[in-house]
Amino acid sequence: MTTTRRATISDVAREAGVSPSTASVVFSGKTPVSDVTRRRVQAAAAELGYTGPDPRAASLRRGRSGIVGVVVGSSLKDLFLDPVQRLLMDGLAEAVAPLGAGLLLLRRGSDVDNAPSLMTAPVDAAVLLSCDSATRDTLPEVTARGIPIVVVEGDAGPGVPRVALDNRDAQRQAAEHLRALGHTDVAIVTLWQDERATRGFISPSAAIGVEVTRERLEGARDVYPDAPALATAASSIDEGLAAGRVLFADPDRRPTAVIAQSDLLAAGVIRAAEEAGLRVPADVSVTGFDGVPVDGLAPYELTTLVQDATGKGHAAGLAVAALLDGERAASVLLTCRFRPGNTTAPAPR
Amino acid sequence: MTTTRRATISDVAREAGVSPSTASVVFSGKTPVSDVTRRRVQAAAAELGYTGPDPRAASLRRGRSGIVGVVVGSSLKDLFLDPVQRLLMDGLAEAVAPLGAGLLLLRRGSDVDNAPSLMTAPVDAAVLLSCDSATRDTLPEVTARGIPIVVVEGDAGPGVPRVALDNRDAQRQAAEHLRALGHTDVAIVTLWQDERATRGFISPSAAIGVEVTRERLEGARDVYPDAPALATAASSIDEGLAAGRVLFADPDRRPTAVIAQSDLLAAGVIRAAEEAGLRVPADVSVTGFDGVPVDGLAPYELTTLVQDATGKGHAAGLAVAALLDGERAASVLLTCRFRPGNTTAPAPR
DNA sequence: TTGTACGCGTTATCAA
DNA sequence: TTGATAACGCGTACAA
Repeated sequence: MTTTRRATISDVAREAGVSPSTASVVFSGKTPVSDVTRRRVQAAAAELGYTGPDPRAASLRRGRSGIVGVVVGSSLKDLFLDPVQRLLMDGLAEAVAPLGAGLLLLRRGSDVDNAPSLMTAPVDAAVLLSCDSATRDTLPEVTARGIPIVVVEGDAGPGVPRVALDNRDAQRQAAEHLRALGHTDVAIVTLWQDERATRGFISPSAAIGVEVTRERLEGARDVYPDAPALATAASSIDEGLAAGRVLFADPDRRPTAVIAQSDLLAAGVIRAAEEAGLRVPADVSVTGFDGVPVDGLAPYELTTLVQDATGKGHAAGLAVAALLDGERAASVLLTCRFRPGNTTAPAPR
Repeated sequence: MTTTRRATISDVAREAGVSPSTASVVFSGKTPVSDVTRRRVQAAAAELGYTGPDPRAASLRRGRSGIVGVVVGSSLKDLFLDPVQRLLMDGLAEAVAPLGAGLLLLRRGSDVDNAPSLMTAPVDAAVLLSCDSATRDTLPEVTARGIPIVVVEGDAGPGVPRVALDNRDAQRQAAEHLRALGHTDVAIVTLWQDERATRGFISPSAAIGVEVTRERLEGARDVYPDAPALATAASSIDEGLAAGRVLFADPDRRPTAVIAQSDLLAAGVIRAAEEAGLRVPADVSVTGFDGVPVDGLAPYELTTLVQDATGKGHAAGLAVAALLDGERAASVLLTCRFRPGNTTAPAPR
């Protein structure tokens, strides 16, 4: 038996007795086609087992693949551990779906050679969920190809539209809330501070490279300039628990309030407090950041800053869509909303 | 100013005074090229701002795009809520990276029209993480295109290689463990039972369409044929908590042991037990399934069945690789390992 | 409403 | 080691 080449649209056209362009139009629907012609083409397609245009050829011809690259910094399991990232991806997926686009997961700086990248994958656009200096350096090459880029919660250099939060202002609100409650001994539990995710206390003079972490820290320090800040390695309950244990270890030097830079961290801190025999919020107040449902946190309702993570992803998707339309997408700054819960109370005397 | 067409490899070749095929080879490295030629080509490329072959054209020519579609059933935020799924994706990503392939997220049955699908996206292969009957029906069209498919934890019909667990045997081990501890009043908390994720008690005669759920339930019923089974809507702590509240509501009819079909559900059940004033494992024993770290579950260590979720993803990736090589990938059945923890104890008398 | 003609940018094959 | 040739399969001006 001969090596059966799969039918192409030309084969279908020939079989149907029409021209290739007519057959093409039957599938794309870009131009009106008479009913009888359409049916003939469809019959021919069925006959030959042709099920539609080859996406690879179509994308070459159109100059569009219908794929948006999402550059993530960490392994997938860590990435999606954070509910904020999950919601973000959800919003992003939804926003690009109408473009006929799907999300292609790309890890930056993969050690595997031959691994796909923004330069080798057929992407129409890219969203950076994480941007280190090495990535930033490769960006000009990518944009030179006409691949528009949007960065979420990070800085990819001038000319790259950003979607971000008013982290500093928002975090300051939480701090002011605590000050109004009379707290003076406040500690801060931060997200990762650098690319190696070094744990430990941050020296007051340190320059922090991770945008989110730096901005939220600044917001807290606007109110509590001397508050100690303990950096964690990731946004998770267990990291918060570990940090909390450190903070509550010495009964004589316990803070009366903890500003956590994420809800997950806050949940861990709360657990550490319980472990240390402290009541929340009677003995220690805790604030979070994100306003996401934390699986298993009930009955606590965190005092936190609510961000619209889904909306953030959506905004990134819209920016991508605009750029693909040739418009100049502007950066977007989203606002967080302070939401008091039952994890903060007046400072104990 | 003229509409600057971007340089192609032919432009580079002309500029360098070589043939297009030679220039191509310089970039692909598939054939030895003399140093002087290579340098000339590279210089020309730099001159023209050419940064490598267009992935779209390359994929048409090669017949490969370097993209593996991952068909997920739910919204991304729900999907990645489950640590098992996260690890799975991680293993899958790792296994396909050496192929030069990335993962394209595709939602099945998306309501958005124009949304990308296995038929419209330039994928070389596909992994189904979820397979309902509608999806199954479209599969022949996809495979007819020469797109190999692998399904994880589900049945996609004959001829589709599967990667799955020995769910029934594994769950039976947990049940036998409880029987050995003297438990007779056992309840089962199951994963989602159908496509609408209907919560509630499952009638003993019901046919369950979701493979994992059915198999694990069968394993438990092998030992406890009459145990009541309460279906949840998803694998999460909060779903387990809700189910646990139902089970522990009536003090007179409390089970002394609960078989949860996932660790997250088990964690929720434990929390419900604590809420009801029950001690785990003194008053009630709880088993999980998966053997994943549950953020914030400490100090409990679940008695559970450990599955290698990363390995499952890896196996799926290897199967994809084999199929792309033209081999016939066999189905893979992975084995779970029983791991006793501190959440089970002899039945109270 | 349909057909003609061409090119999208690359790479495999083979011969030189 | 290099070059000529020929697809890969399609969509879209434009003309009829």
